[in-house]
Amino acid sequence: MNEDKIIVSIVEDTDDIREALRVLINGSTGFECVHVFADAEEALDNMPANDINVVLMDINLPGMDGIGCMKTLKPSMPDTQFMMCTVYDDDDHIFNALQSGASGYILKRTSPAQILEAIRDLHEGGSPMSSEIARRVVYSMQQNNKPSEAIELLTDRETQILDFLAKGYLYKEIAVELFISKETVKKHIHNIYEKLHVQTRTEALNKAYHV
Amino acid sequence: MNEDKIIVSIVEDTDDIREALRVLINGSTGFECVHVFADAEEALDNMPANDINVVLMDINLPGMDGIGCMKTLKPSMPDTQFMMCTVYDDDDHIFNALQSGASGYILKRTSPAQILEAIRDLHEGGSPMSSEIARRVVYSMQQNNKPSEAIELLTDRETQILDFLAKGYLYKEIAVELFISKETVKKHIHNIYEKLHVQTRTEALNKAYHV
DNA sequence: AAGTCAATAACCCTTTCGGGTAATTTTTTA
DNA sequence: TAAAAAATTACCCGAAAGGGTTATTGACTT
Repeated sequence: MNEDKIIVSIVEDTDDIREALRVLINGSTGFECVHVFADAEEALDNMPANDINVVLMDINLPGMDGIGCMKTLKPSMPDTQFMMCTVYDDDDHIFNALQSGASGYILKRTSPAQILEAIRDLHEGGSPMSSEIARRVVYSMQQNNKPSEAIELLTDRETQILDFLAKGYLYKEIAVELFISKETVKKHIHNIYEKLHVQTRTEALNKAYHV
Repeated sequence: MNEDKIIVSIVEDTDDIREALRVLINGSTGFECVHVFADAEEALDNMPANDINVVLMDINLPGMDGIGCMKTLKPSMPDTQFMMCTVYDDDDHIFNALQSGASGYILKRTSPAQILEAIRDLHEGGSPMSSEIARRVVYSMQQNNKPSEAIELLTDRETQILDFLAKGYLYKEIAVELFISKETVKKHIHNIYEKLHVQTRTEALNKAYHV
């Protein structure tokens, strides 16, 4: 379509905000907004599958929320970037939105100039988000992959065996890998369970890795 | 200490860059750089535990790298923010650094003014990173928690039972939860294993969730 | 109306898991 | 050097998991 302009679509239930955004975008060189929708259902029914570069999506919509709407739309719009534009700045919303496929996340209090800048940035392959939002993302990432403190209780050998358990190895397979008897493997695992206060493999893994 | 100034420390092996950063920081109001180190070992030996607000850390150092250095320093410097300042912009380095405790990540080609801005931002609780870096982070986050395609093969009931398996429930416990017989649970699980081509609970969980 | 799929349930059978206990050897620490 | 911790192996035992098979029911499709 028009290669000079970034084609933007808006899903936002508050009339004033929706219109303000539309006017902002259509009044700026290099941007164009043809389609606006007041709720998720309207967007799902009428959003054109092609030719949309960026969707500005409010999270708090009546009925289906913006994240659900994006999840539904995204498969049929592989070349479109989604930017959440919302008042929520809590970890759950941020994390959920980004994990569900949003590439940008800005707050509604963002200035008009910054909104335009964010749209351009998103369209050019960036992930616009404020520095505080980035910190939330980084923090949650750090929490994710860190093994729990529980693992500190384990000896090196026990940790090693726990890793095999995580891969789904049988006792006898671990025994072969480590050149020890199956009974020894069992004893180690028994000790691991005692230290972690669990009774099964899955409980142990949930406790040792994961949050 | 001095509450007006942001106290910065630098770990960087290239003499020119290290000196340029020191001069930049000491020449700017509101910033001060007293300690600079040419490698990780020197930093570990001489870094003061307190009074450092921000550490600018190069990743590519001779001997121990910057990420390892940060990991070692961090426990004794809980109030200090680490910012990686490097030429690497690949996913592995970015992800590794942030997951290991860095709160900011900037590239060496960042302009002096932006470096100062990033330091201030970091000190005020943000996570400065360029928009492209943010995109990498978001992308990796999206990859992480998405269930594999394998799960598409499962029926609703099977997915539901798989969730119980993930929590470590016994067959009979699942049976009680769902008001069905233990044999039925077993049959469902058997079907799940067949669809996923696995033989054990842990293998199934690894295949269904996770990469 | 016939056929498929999903959910339900039961039976037989073997392997694996995990608890309890005891004992020996090696390594580490006090 | 003595004591403590970690790693090793073995045996008994019951519970749980998992393979294979068969069958009934209801819902959906053709």
